[in-house]
Amino acid sequence: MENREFARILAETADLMEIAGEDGFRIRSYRNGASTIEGYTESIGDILADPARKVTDVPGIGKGLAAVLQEIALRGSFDKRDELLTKFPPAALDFLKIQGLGPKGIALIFEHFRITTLDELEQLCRDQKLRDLPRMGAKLEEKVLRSIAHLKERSGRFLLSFADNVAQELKESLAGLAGIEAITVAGSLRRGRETIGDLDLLVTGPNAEAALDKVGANPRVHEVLGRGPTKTSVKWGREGLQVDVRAVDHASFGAAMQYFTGSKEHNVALRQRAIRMGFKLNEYGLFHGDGETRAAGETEEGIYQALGLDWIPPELRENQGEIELAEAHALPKLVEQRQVRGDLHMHTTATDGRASLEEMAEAARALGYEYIAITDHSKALAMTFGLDEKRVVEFARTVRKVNETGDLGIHIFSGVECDILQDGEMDIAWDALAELDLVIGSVHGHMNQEPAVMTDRLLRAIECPHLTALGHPTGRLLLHREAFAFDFDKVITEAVAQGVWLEINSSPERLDLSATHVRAAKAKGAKFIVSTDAHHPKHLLNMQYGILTARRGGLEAEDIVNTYTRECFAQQRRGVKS
DNA sequence: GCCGTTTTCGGCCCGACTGTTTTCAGTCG
Repeated sequence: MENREFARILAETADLMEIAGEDGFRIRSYRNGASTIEGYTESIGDILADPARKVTDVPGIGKGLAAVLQEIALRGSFDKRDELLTKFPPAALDFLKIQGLGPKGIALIFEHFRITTLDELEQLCRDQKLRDLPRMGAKLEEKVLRSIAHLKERSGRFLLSFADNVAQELKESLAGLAGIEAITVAGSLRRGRETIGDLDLLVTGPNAEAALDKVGANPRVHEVLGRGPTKTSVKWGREGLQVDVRAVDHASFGAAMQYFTGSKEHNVALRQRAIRMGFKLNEYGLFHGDGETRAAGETEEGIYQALGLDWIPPELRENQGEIELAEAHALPKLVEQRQVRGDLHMHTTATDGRASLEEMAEAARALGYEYIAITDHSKALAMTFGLDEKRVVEFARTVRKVNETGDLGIHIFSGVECDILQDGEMDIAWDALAELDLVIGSVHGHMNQEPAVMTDRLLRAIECPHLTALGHPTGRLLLHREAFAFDFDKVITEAVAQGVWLEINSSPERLDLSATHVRAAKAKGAKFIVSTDAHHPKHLLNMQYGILTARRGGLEAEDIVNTYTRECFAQQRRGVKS
């Protein structure tokens, strides 16, 4: 069993324990155990199976959780969880995702109404029954209804990282199969969309059809939706991501890639162009007017070339002007991940990160970076033990010393992710911020302000001369929380004028700014940092998602300051006199 | 339930807001 499955079961149990009103500290231990296991590099299953090893050596795992893990490994669940699941319906876990309802409220609802589904909860709100319960009123009913609507609306989409992981897992499972030449990702995952509806895989090789059977037989497959000679569709895992796998002829591979990568809008435009030029374009190839002779099809490049176009990177295929640019040989030279020289947003155990400065530096060095910035939270985020002025100044001093010794083999910029307070004031006094190399200003609370208030708040933050960049500027959480509303144009214009950079936060839950915002901001002359907001060394790998987003936004290396050399980067920072 | 010790018990990050109340519990981050 995979670590994330152990983690999921523990976290889910913690949720149920909350509804059951159990001891908060015990619940925290379950959560803590879950998050440690999820981020643990070694397989918990292997440790459990090895009599020479003790799972209690894993921090946060004591005797109690060790027994629980052993039982999960044995039978996929454990007594306490089973007992809780008889008390509450499985939908109880969904209820926790509703904004405005917490464990206490949910317990109260279960106590008074025999409901088991979101639909029934929705009906209760419509019937204005919730207000019969203590401390619940009309506003809560409205809020719950809105939240349920949002939950339903987003259902069926998945985080980019989730789909990416499924794709990797499938590719690995097929890797050993004889007669398979290539397994390639197409669809919105290849285009790097921020959320994914379903996963498209193409398989080539003389034995490609055998891959379809192999996928259907994968133990993670929940349901086989269909199986024909060239295609199989399955629902993957309990999450139910639809995966379509197609066996494709060598001669059609490029055409299939083009066709199944999309987008729909891009493909429609491309097919119209083909018709105008006397061709017919489909998933099997680009054909001359007779419909028989193939003009192209083996490679994507061949198809675009035959249509008089430069090859268009998948990230740009949205029919937003890319075809015209390709015709004029004027496509942007999109940034590539190998051009990234440093990661500028990460946390350590000083606040809510899970690794030390040294461990983060080592992980970054292993990725080949020249520099990083450590940007722990500020004191407004008390729950993370955020830095106050004194600790900020100490930290800056420590970093200067570390850099002098050069022991870490990578340059560290001292930074902070400083909260932008309710009124736009920075959470850390300016003289302390001045000690640092880099200040990322982020909004973490009071996100429901009126748009005009939020706009003023961000403008005020930009006035702080020590602010280097705006972190996750819109505050959205994909599939979970909308971006907060503000006058984007006004804020970006001011940021550009003041030399404040904009973050593309690579965390797959954020991808903030979005590609659309990136495009708009670039048009105004903005500069960007693409950073991971890593709370664990493995999160540094999320850079790929930020880079995809940057590419979708049409960015070139020059637009992104953390592709610059260390010296160049240091000089470009706001407030540095040249 | 974990952890560390002052070593087998007591502490475990907490402040602010919201909508409900009529002084505050529940939710959120």
